[in-house]
Amino acid sequence: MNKRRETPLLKDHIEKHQCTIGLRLEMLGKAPFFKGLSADKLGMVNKYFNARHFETGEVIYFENDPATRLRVVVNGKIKLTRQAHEDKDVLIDILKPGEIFGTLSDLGDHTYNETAIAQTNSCVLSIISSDFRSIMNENATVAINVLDITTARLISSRENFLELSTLPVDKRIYRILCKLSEKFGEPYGNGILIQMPLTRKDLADMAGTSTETVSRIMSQLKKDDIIDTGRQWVTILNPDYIAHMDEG
Amino acid sequence: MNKRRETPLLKDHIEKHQCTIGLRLEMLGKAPFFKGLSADKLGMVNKYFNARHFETGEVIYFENDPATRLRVVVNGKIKLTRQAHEDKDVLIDILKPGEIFGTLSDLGDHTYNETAIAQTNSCVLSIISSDFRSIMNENATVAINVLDITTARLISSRENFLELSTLPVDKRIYRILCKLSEKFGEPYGNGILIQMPLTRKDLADMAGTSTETVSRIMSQLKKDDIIDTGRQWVTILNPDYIAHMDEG
DNA sequence: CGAGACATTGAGCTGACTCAAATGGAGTGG
DNA sequence: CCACTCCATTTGAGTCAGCTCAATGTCTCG
Repeated sequence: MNKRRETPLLKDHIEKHQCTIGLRLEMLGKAPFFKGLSADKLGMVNKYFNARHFETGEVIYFENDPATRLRVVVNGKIKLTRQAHEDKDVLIDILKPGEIFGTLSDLGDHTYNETAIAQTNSCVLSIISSDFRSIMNENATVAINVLDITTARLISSRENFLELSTLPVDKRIYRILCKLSEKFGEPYGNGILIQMPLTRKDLADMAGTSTETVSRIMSQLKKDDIIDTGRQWVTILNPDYIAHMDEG
Repeated sequence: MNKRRETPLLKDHIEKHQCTIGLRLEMLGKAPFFKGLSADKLGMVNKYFNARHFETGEVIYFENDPATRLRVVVNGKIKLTRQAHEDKDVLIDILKPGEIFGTLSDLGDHTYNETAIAQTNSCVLSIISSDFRSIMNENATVAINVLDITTARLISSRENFLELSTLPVDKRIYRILCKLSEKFGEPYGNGILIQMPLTRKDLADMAGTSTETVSRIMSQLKKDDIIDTGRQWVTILNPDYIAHMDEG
């Protein structure tokens, strides 16, 4: 096979201070949950948000921390995980710019249900949950937008449950690669690069399996020229195979 | 062991025509998603709903059917499932009175993501999704209530995913029994009866395992006097054991 | 160039599945 | 009320996908 090439991932994709006022407003304006909000309302709403930069690997909040804020990804990727045992984690989702996370509850005793970690350098806006609830109360559109987002996530979560229940490990991994490439894929060479540092452990935590098993399956896929992969990166060479693995 | 007693489940719990106008209004008034709505608004809203009775085992809608309606359980229990392969199903949730299901989307090409089946005789209200969206647009409170419900379900779904990923089958089943007894448990004799016909297959479809495995585990639990069980029924004799199976 | 983290590969084990067959409740009709 | 039938449930035996444990290989970065 080819000599191992160096990582094709963009490095330092996100710099500090890139999260300017202009970018903030632009992001909020384009954010799906503010769709349909007038420009002046948007300007008012913007005042409630704070921006903050997180380095790769930095924890934004921990599972079970008191939950007070709703957050919005401006730039970068955020990984949501839950811990089970010792080193057993479950990777719930990876978020890209425009997506929300954190809590919407304004109850005092509420805690975060997952841990949020910056998968890359990232810029994140945050708002106090009760402020966001006020916004939703004033603007039913916003509440409905957030509801639609949450519903879509619920459907997706149930889909994951279905797949975990019924598919063998190899097919679960194919599907995960497929979904990741749809969400984060960028053309690269003659394939689609998943533009994100992604370890075997990340994939294992998504598929509910072990790093070793992921490694074995990825090795086989590479041997069959369906993907190319290296340390923390994956490209899909044959999307059709990945998408239609049912027949295999 | 004791002689097998007859099924302790209430029969014909729900009769046809029990779903009266009075009950409808009462149910809508108590429904979590209409919490905080004034009485006259409630009266207006009530006009949008239709009531319908379903017999045990009757399908309310199928996965992939065109989705047009949002529904509310008035009486009985509704089972939500998804199909995977041949006889492989996944049981997503069992709903009790006051819970909503169906779709909130008003897009024309939308379809249901799951199949809804009456687990017992049931009475169900339904409303056209776009009408419900109008109600949410007029009353942000309602939208926020529905959002809170959906968020809670999302968290619960992720919890299920976590457990499926990390727990061995026996503990998954303990947890399912625990959750079911919290939601549907009624005192019965010296235990808590899960008031609902519940087959080994239902439990298997919840736990992502096979009926035989469920049967083996339930037999062991019965032998240890932790539960008592028969054809389509379960009582929990030792809730503490079920709840704290971590130590076992 | 060295260290540390990530990844690969091998070997053996086992929890849970599948296939198969027997048993037992619950409703039905006579 | 009893016999019968259907279907849920139980139990056994054999198999294997995927895990764990362990050792080795290889990027990346300082």
